[in-house]
Parts: sequence; structure tokens; C-alpha cells
Amino acid sequence: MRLLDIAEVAQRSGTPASALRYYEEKGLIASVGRRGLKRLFESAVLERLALIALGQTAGFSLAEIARTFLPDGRAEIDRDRLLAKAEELDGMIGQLGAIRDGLRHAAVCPAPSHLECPTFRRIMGLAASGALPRSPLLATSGRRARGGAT
Amino acid sequence: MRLLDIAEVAQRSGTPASALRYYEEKGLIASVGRRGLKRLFESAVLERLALIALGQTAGFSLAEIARTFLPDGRAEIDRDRLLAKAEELDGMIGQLGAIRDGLRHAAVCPAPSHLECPTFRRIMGLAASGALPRSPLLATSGRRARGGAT
DNA sequence: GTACCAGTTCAAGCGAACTTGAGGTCAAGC
DNA sequence: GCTTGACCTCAAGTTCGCTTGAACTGGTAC
Repeated sequence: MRLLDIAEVAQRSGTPASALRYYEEKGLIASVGRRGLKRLFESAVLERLALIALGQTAGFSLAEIARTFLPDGRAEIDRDRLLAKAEELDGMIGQLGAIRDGLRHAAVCPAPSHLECPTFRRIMGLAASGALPRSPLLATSGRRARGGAT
Repeated sequence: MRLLDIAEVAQRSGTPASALRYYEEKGLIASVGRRGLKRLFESAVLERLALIALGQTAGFSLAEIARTFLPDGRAEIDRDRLLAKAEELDGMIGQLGAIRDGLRHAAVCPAPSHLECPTFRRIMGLAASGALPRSPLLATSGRRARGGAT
């Protein structure tokens, strides 16, 4: 199995080297040695990074993701946790759908102010009730949004 | 219009007083006076808080939400922005659906390791490619998840 | 043999959205 | 009149996932 240096892993995974070092520090990935100072990784790390990306997208924190990796390096993903997360996602999807519809409605609603529109008020009530999470779902700020490797 | 003190607003909106003060500081809400030291709010603030909650859920930052409030206190929501956000949500929903299906599949997939399952690999690839955002969608940590008023 | 530069470490910083703590104030109840 | 306690201000702290900066190292090219 060919060994990759950090630059190559960064390039092929689209993950900045600084993030790779960070992941290693957190135990999410492991380098298998050094060439001089430079870390060397097995190419399997790319798979692992993909798994990490997937986990993040699914809403797991890095700490949770780290826990799914067994000491021997394999990933043993708890099937019940997966199902639970799928359930969560399902609820989420329904709620996001409601919000999307609400936004669309608000965009065309003839009411002089959105506050006077019953549909909009209903959705507002939903959000205010805490039924919907206040997550930065689509945060435009801060977070990187780069594509993968070129 | 009855005036509410901060405790009442907190109680009825489910938003901690500290957050209300923070919102005021950020210009998201405004108190109309004081009784002694205590801030007083018009009951319309509850509506505004609902709007803030909705905005957050839809993925707007507090700064963005603040911008939608006109100087006169009314909210003028940019219809194009709403539609754009609805579009974003739509894409998001599709992707979350794919992930949910992937998780469900992984949970029942007979492959010895998820890494050997083609379906799982395909989704992993999606996440790794950057096509999916790495948002803390369902963050279990940190963020409060309390229900609204009792 | 030496200069170069991509990599290294470690600590600190960031940004979002709040929370927490210390020390202060004021209306109300007794 | 004094205590009580909820609220006040201001600064600093928290969490997450990284990034950035300064000072350093070592294989590689010349």
C-alpha cells in the first residue's frame, strides 16, 4: 500500500493539512511514520476521511466520530445509533420541508406584513416553540465550503 | 399594549434572560423602558423572538436576521432572499434524504464492514467530495434544546 | 555543502451565540 | 428603615472545529 505524505492527503481529500494534523491530534486518523519531519499516511486514510466527512454531515461531532473507530483502526459503527440518527434526520427533513414551504409562501404572500400572514405565523410559532432546532444549517459565514480535490 | 418585564418575556418565549440581553445588545430586539433597573418590553417582542427563532432555524445568522429588521422596527423580509433560502433548503433536504437512506442501509447491510458496502461508499464519496455541507445539523452537544414555555 | 522550502511544533486566535461570575442597584415587603 | 432578591453591567469564559503565526528542522536540489 502506497504511503502518502500529508500534502498528498490534503490534496486528494480536500482537507487542509492543518485539519489533518488536528484530526490526528484528536485520534481520528493516524500517521504511520515520518519521512524526515513529514507525516506519512497509508492511503486508507482517504477512506477514513471520507467517513469523517460523512459523519460530520450526518451531524456527529468529531468526538462522536472518534468513538466509532475501534482501537484496531477499524470502524465499528453502532447500527442502532445509525438508525437513531436516520430517525433524527427524518424528523429534521420534515421540519425543513415545512420551513421551506413557509419561506416560499412568505415570498409570495400578499399580506402587507409577514406577521399578518397566518401561514407564516404558524411556522414562526413552530420555530419559537422549540420544536425546530436552531442549528446553523446553512451557515453562510465562517465554515469552509470548498469543493473536493481538483 | 401590556408591558412585560424580562422575566416574563423569558418565561413566555423560552429564551433565557441572558440571551434576551444579548439580543438587545445586538439590536435584534429593543426594550421600551425600565422599571427600576428592569427592562420592559412590549408584548410584540414575543413575535419578534419567534421570527428570530424561525430565522435561525432557516439558517440565517443573528447578524443577517438583524438586517431584515427595518429601522422603524418592522421586518421587511427580502422576498428574493427567502426564495433563495428555500432553494438552499430544498437541496439540503435532498441530500439529507440521501444520507438518511445511506444510514438506514448501513444499519442493515450484510457487508462485513461498511467500507465494503458499495452503497455506503457512494454516500461517503458524496460527503467527502464536499457536495454535502459539514454542518452540525443535529448537534447533540452544547446547544440548548429546551422546549418552549410550559 | 549549503540554501531552500515544505513540512514541523506549540500556543494562541477566531467566530458564533451565548453563559457565567463578580460586584452593584433598586423596588418592594415587612 | 432595612433586608431581600431579582435584575443590572461588564468582562471573561465556553464549545467546536479548525486556522494562523512564530520559530524551527531536515530531505532535496544545486
